[in-house]
Amino acid sequence: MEPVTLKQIAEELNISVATVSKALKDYPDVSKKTKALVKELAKTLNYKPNTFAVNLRTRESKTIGLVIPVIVHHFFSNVIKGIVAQAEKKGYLVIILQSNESYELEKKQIDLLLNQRVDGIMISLANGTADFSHLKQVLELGKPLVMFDKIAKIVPCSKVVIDDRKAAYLATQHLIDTGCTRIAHFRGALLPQNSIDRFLGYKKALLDNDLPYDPSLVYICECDDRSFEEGLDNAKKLLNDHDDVDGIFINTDLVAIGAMTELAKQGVAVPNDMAVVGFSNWFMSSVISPSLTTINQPGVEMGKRAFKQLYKEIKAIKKNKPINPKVITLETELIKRESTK
Amino acid sequence: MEPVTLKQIAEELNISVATVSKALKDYPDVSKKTKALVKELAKTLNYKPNTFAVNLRTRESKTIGLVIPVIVHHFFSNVIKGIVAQAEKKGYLVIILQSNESYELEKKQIDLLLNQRVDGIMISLANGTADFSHLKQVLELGKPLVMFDKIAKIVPCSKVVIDDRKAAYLATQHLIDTGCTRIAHFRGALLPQNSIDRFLGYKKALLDNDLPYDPSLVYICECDDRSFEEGLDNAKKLLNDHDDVDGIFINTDLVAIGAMTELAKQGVAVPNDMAVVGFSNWFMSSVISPSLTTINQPGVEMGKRAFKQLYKEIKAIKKNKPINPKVITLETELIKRESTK
DNA sequence: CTGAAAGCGCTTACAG
DNA sequence: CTGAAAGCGCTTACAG
Repeated sequence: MEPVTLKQIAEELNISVATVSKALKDYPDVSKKTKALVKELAKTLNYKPNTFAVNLRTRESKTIGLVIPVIVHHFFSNVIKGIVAQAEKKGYLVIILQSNESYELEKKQIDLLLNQRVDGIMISLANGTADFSHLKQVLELGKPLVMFDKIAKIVPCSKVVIDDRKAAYLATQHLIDTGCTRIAHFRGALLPQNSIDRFLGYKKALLDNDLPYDPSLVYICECDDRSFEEGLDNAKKLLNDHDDVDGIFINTDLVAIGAMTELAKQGVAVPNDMAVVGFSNWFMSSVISPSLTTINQPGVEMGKRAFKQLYKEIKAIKKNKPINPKVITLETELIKRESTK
Repeated sequence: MEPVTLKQIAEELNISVATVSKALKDYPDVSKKTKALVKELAKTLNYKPNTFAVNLRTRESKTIGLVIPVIVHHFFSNVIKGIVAQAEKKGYLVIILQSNESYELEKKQIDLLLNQRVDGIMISLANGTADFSHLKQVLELGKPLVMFDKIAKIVPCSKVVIDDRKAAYLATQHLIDTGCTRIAHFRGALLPQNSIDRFLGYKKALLDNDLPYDPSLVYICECDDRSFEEGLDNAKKLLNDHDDVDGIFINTDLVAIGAMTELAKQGVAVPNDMAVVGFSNWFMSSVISPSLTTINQPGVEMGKRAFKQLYKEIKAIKKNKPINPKVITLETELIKRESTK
């Protein structure tokens, strides 16, 4: 069944394609009578404008691209949900690509989206991304770009983030407030800004409380597909290396849950022998036992705000107005549960 | 920065647009010399074909649509991951929409995707969907359609599923084998085929083992955003209504985890006082305590297979060949853990 | 109020 | 081997 075109409607009604087009779009310079006729026929024929042709003419696709490190991930899937919902409200569709924490893939995917001529791009960076030319290219092409969560400070585009340093400080301070004096940190990968900031927040809280900062208490995890296992492994190492640690601040809930599993296995009581604070407030953190104290990170909200910003920029560009990149910082909060005293 | 067009390349080299187009696509009837010249210039100018124009000419978008009930969901996010990965391999992009378990939204979204002229559509139905005309419309337009997980038997398209009845039978049989004699069932919503099938598998296992089927032991949950709370609520009701139940087979892990939380709260020991089997093998089921016995449901694999089938059908339609709808059934397995004896 | 015309950027059947 | 021409289905500035 071939789709109906403007031409067919025009022929049927013995009027021109131009008039049909204008009638359907409610141009003021078409008579009411003609409009009514056209609209009725369009409806009975189930006319749908050919998006390909519309895109070609209007030079926009009403489609945006999203590159995300991991899809099966409590926080990121919440962000996706927020973006998709907000975009749909504004008549935009979202193409989603997973970078798998790989710089190479991420680069290719940005290229794919550019080829596709999406109206804008949203991204949370892969752990492996240290070069940002692919992102600068997006901006050079005049396409709006919004980064969220894992951002690059150096790229002059809009960003939606939380104050990772402050949140990490809060988490560590909570451990100190509840009596911990020797606190380890399972940090994220080396490159991402957010794992750097969380580390710095941890360190600052120690120093502000006159606790020594000991690098041997900092363990690294990639926080990729293997997060849970990384938690297990790091906890094992930690227990092996040190016998005086009484608290851990961990970069991500899933890693923390892995760590707590290992602690339980080795008979280390949480929170009495070892207190644990995670980050991100994954759903399962509330249902495990002991439940996990963590930092709430508003995923859906982040997705919504990021899309709203992108939308503004798309509109601005359409009107040939300059874009003013914004950094939007969302609030976080400490959620106290059973894994701390 | 305006994108480069074929015309610009043609003018620069003093040849025709047609030749440039053919050279870039390695048509055999273009001289090697011309091809080399064209390709080199295209590269230095960073030429990207305008997808809008290509789409208009070729009548395909290399884009498919996916409608999914919930994004923040262990099983579905795995399916998304599988689809997106497989599609990318074949040069297809995926537009994702969330129906939120609403028939109305689902219908609108199918329309959106049809308007967008995606090359094919994949869907897992919303709980609320009882009318299938929006899906039949897809087929009538000659667009490939593949359903997965939550399907409608009556729609003559390809489907990727598991044998829900068999899996539920297995789960219930396991409860019986480990000594349960009065087994409740927290089923899914009334309409979806998979919750009907799981219910039927449960019932059949009872009857095959000469255990009476008692409708008052069957509780319903929508399995939407509130899954966890539904588990809590249903467990509360169950404990209130009956004091002789010793096992529950539950439609989804997340509901089961809610139920176990309530059981723990009320001091009911799992598995000794009450054994529990879930469905779907969510990651958190392995890390809670006691860990949850469940049925493994291969999400990524389901996504991949569903895309592969869609791809075949897209190719077939392109060649004007008929589509032979297939039903692909994936294997499941029982994963025994601590919530059963 | 209506329509003829140009054009978006490509592809492809056809002529030479 | 190369190119002129038609056309995909729309939009919009312009003429009448």
